[in-house]
Amino acid sequence: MVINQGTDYAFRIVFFLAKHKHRIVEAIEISSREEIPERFLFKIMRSLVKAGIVKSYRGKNGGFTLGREPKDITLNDVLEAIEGPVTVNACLRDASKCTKDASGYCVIHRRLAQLRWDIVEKLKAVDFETLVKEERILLEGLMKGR
Amino acid sequence: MVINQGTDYAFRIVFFLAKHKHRIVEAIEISSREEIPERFLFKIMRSLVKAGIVKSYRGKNGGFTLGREPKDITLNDVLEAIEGPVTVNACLRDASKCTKDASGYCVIHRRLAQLRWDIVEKLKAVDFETLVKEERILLEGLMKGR
DNA sequence: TAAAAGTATACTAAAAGAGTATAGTTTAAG
DNA sequence: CTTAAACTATACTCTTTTAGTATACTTTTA
Repeated sequence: MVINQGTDYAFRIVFFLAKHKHRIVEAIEISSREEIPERFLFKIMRSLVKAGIVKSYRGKNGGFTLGREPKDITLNDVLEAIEGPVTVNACLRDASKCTKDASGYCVIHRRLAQLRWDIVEKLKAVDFETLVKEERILLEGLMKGR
Repeated sequence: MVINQGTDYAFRIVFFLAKHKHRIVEAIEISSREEIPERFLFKIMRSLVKAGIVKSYRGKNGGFTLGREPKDITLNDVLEAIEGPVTVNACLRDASKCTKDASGYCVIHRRLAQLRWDIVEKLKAVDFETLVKEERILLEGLMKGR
């Protein structure tokens, strides 16, 4: 599994905030609209806040907004904030587990390193402004279709 | 993590057998050369045999060979034999976990489905004949380099 | 017919994943 | 100036997966 549940939720959270970028949204709203357990959402939020992806407002009338423009947040940013860099196998994450050689003699290692790079590039290529626009177009298409 | 330890070992096992495709190789040889716990290797072997990637010979002088030509075995074949199809997130594996919609309204879902497809294509593009040749070229390069 | 191979099933310890609980701190409003 | 509505911090727990092990076979060849 490339992405864990926390990251999957985080994608939806950031997407939701991107669609409501002009107001402060409180946890309970995101949690109920996106069907994420509230306590778990707070846990995810702390990672997103720490990474600067989300900004939090405490106290009454508090809540969350994005920490920067949707176009400057990618799927990879969110994934890294929650679970650290994508890993393909143990050997690529931790060179000490690579009995063969992290050093470049192992052709399988090379292919997996390449795959990791490809995955990260794909994730970096998707930003949340694009996703919001994409959804808008998709929904308009569905409206006309009826 | 895209690939678990068993799959990682399986790549090395198949690669080893591809490099020794003209003889029957016994478990203990693979296990010691590739530093894979012997009992664990047998477990992996059963999946590879069941998938037709490896052929086994029982009894004295028994061992393993590839079940078909190295060029007809890809990284994706081996991965699927060990841990089933690549999954990107829970929602893509099990539609019932997709609260939004497996049906195509969710732009994030679409991107992750696309990513999954890309990963599988990359893994299908690498066969073991190519890897064996690649290693040969790499090692020749290193010899000259000295 | 015995020893050297692989086979089958089931078990287990450790780690990761997913979520929960408890006890805070901050802030706006009255 | 206090109360209630927000978020924060740390730690805990339950479940599933991962990685590997144990025990008791079956097959084959010398």
